[in-house]
Amino acid sequence: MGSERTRVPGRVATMKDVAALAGVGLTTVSRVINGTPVDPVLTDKVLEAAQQLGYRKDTTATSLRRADRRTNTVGLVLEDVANPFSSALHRAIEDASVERGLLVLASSNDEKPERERELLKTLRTRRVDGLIVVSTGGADEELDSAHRAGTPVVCVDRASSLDTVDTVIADNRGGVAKAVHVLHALGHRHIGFAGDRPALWTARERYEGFAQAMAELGCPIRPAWICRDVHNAATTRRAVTQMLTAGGPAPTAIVTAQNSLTVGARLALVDLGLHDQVAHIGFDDFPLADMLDPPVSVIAQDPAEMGRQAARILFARIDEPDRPRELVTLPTRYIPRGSGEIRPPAR
Amino acid sequence: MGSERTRVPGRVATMKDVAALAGVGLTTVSRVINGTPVDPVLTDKVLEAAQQLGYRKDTTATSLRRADRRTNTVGLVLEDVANPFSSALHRAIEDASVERGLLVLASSNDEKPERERELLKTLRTRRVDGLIVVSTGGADEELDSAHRAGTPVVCVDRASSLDTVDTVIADNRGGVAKAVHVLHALGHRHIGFAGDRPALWTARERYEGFAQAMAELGCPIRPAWICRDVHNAATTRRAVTQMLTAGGPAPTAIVTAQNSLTVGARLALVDLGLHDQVAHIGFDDFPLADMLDPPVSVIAQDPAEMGRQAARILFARIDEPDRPRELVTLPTRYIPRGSGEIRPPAR
DNA sequence: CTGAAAGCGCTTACAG
DNA sequence: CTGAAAGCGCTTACAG
Repeated sequence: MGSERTRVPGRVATMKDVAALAGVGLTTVSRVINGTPVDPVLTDKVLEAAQQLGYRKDTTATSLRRADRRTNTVGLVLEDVANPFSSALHRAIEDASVERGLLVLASSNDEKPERERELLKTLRTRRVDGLIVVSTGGADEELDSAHRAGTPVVCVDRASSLDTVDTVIADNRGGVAKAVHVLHALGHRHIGFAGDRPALWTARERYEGFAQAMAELGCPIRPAWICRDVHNAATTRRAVTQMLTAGGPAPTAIVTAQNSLTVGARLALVDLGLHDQVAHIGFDDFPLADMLDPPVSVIAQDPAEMGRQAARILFARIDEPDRPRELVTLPTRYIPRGSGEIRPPAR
Repeated sequence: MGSERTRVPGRVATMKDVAALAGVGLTTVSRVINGTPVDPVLTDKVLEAAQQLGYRKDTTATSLRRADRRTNTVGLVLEDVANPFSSALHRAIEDASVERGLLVLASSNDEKPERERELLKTLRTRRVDGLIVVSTGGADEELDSAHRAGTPVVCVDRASSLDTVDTVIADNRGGVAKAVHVLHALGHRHIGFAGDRPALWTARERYEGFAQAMAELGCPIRPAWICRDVHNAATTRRAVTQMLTAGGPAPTAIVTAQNSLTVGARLALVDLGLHDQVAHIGFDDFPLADMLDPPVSVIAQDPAEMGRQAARILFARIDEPDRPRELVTLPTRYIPRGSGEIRPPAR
């Protein structure tokens, strides 16, 4: 500490340099650096020399040479590292990885299959030890190719067409069905729904959960109250406004199938002054949901738990490539906060 | 596509394999894969063989062998990949990196110097092409060591004691001073302040901005209205409650120096039913600030721009190691939304 | 234009 | 216990 020599940029000390300075063989340096027992006197010499040269092991060379070719890196493909769901997932995976001595290469596919494919290719080129992917669904070939080539792959949040790949998902159908049941129990019969494009696996699942629950409860689904092509707050705001002002009967409650859609719907309700009259439950919790007026009731997923499970399964498969495939479905939880507890107007 | 052979896990095709199958030299394969012009007939043979074997270049070996030792990786150390400020920064850096063919190893220091040091060591071991760091301030030795060893380092959000290192920060002092001026212009003279521990560089700067502006405007600072040791919503909620109910004169306006503190303060104001009476401006914008009642006025930073600048500078230094050091200070912007526009009670 | 050979910084049998 | 040597998968002079 402090005695480290200032080196010229570009020239970094190697084990060979350390060996020369310490007057020992290269193998001995490797052993000391890696903690294999070596004569204490030699050990000291090596440590001293390493210290003096500011030696840092080169992981690049290590993983190239090691028999198992481990890079101690996990490749993570998210939708967008900056959205709260993705980053909560990311954090959980990071924590599990750090514990195991792995670093994570995180990236965003922006819901674009082409970008996802590029990312996966690059990640494979890096020889990551494993891949955790929130897939657009449009890169299954690349995922399958990686899987067949022996790179562990875990799909998260969305099931892929690949039924050979480990997968961690939330109980999307059950969650949305729960929301419908909550509203129905309060007396709501006219329930609207806003969800993302059916191209998204989660969007399909959530709509199915809605449709099934409605059918079970004998509530008719009115096309005018269903919107399945919004994917951000602005478009949802317009769609929900439309839904509530189109003339004819309006829904007394709405379910939104995703974070930003929930925000958009609330904006519409506030615009119309209906936020205290129309019940509203969103799928997936979000920061400050409890500070809005009224607080937003949600079906919460547990992204951190999803991340932990994904990491656990990935590591297990790295350690034991032939273990049986896992498909984990995580439960969701209803958090009543107010907006989902609004009763329908008395007839 | 599709004709790729299923390979046994663990055995991945190399350039040597491709060369053998194509009946050409290894050098030729390398040339084709890297786009150096080669006889079209040979090129086809190589491409065909590569395709058939599902060949993927091994970046690990490439960077070990290349003269410039590039790994095409940037190491990113954030406070927490999951907080909105960090992840916005992350995203901007990712975009700039992808454009340049780099991937980013992102990690969280959790505001712990020891963890930051470990991360930096590991990242250097990986031979990242450069480091972008939101530093705890407690890892300057490691940062300096990296810098001296020729690894480009850019500090973001917080200046370090290292005045040799490229740095991108926000105008923290100016931003908070602006908040004070806004409140003063409305007639507020009794202004409280809640900020993080002075150990944090940004916390110091923001407090200085507050203190200076108050002094300039001739407003006395009352110790009972100043709190400099909160670092999350819960502690701030308590502190602000205390500040407003301690007896004696209470502040008519408060400034909070960070996201979660702003939320905590608003919770306190709501608890006391004072959210429509006490003016409040927060430093750093946050999602849904505009949907609270009243909407929260903030001094906004621009994390995306910070990320872009950091990436720009990093790449510039990678390309030109001897360029002069840059210190960029980004302006902040006041966003009036309501909570900062509340007037003091008439005397 | 093409290819054999050297070598990047390590790990790992293998012999002393 | 220690160290010389081979070799991981590439790139890059260098010779043909």
